[in-house]
Amino acid sequence: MDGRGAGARDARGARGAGRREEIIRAALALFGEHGYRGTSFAMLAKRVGLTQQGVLHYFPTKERLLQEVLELRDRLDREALHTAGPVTADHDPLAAAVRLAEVNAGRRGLVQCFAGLLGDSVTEDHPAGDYFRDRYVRLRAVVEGRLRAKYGEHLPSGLPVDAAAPLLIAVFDGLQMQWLHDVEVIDMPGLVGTLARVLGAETVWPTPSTPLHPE
Amino acid sequence: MDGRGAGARDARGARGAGRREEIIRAALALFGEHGYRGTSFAMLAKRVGLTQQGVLHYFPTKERLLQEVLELRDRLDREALHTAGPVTADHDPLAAAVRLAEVNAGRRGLVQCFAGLLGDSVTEDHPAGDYFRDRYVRLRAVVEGRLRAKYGEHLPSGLPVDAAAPLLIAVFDGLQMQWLHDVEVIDMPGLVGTLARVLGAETVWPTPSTPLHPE
DNA sequence: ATTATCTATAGATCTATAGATAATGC
DNA sequence: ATTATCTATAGATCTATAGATAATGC
Repeated sequence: MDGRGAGARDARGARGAGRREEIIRAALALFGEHGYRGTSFAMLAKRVGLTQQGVLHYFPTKERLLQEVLELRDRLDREALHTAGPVTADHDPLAAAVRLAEVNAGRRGLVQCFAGLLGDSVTEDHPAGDYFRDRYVRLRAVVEGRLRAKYGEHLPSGLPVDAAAPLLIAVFDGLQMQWLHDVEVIDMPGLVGTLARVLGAETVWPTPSTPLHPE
Repeated sequence: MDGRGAGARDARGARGAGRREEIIRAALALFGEHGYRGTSFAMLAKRVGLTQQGVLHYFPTKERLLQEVLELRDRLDREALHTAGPVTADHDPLAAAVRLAEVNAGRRGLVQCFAGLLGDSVTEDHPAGDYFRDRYVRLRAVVEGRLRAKYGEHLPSGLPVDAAAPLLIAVFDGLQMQWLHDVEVIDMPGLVGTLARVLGAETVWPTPSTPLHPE
């Protein structure tokens, strides 16, 4: 509507924005490899082929860089969630959880960055503290709502949805830690699937007087 | 038997050993507050009333200090596990898990130290990496064994014990993260107890055709 | 004109070593 | 003699600022 032609801005910003994006992606990988505190501008600069001050031109402080890395992480996660289970009328959050675990098992770098920052973030006055707290509040509400839409107040196993939401999220975060320490041994999607079958059992399995196991 | 009189050594070592212990406990608290990388010898020295070099007299490197902090953590955890559920003939690991969650809810500093170091430890070449991997391997074996001793190959809900072990550990580690971010909102023992009742349901609750919820 | 990038550098850490001094134990 | 603790200091970072120079877009 006004003179701020989007085309011109995009064309001009292309190289700049490309650099920004490149730096943010490199930072995400480095945060996964060495943690937030273990990553310096010098390391990041070397990885993207700039000097340390060249990187500081784009991100004036380290906290600002962290903020943008967290935004990228959110973006990548939303994509993955959508891949794992688009929210349709009969969306099954338990099945979506299994598919999300499959997706995550294929992108270790991202998971490692998340796990490292999550551990960091529990320390006092950490710049990502608010981010993780708010994320958990939102995520619990979303998961609880979707479980309720599908199952009502209780899962078929009897687990109330307001307990199931934090518990399922905890299983995800906790399994990631074990998986990162022993990728060969921990089968994230398999374990999430096994739990999901038990929690959603009544619709799929015979009554528990017959033991509920695959064989 | 020989000249190494234990009495003399203890008497001489009393002050030294007391100092060591004092420093290790201060370090554990500081690792919880600021993380391993965020804690310096200078901070630690100030906390115990020594100079930085005075602390270095006891722990020649930071990794050595970390190692001793992890050993203290193990000692405190074994005590807590014993308090939560001494292993008797009919030891119930699910009930012990609930009690351990109660104990942990009362010692935030320790939990925060653990959570911070756990997050740190997933990064490459972290000095605590081996510690956490080995700990997980051992812990899964212990939990699986105790579940099997009590319930056989499957929990009453049908969950196989070899899946239940990593899943229960994941719930613990994951809930800790949510709890540390929102102590008022997350009821760790309550949530673990709710899950334990569902997983151990058949022995305690009516058949799932009647929804399994407290009211 | 603006944006991207560099050189130079300040100022604050941080871990660790060397070596002196004071206190304790045989 | 040994242990505990200190002063002094090396050497390596790290984040961030100031200001110059080159490249790009109107």
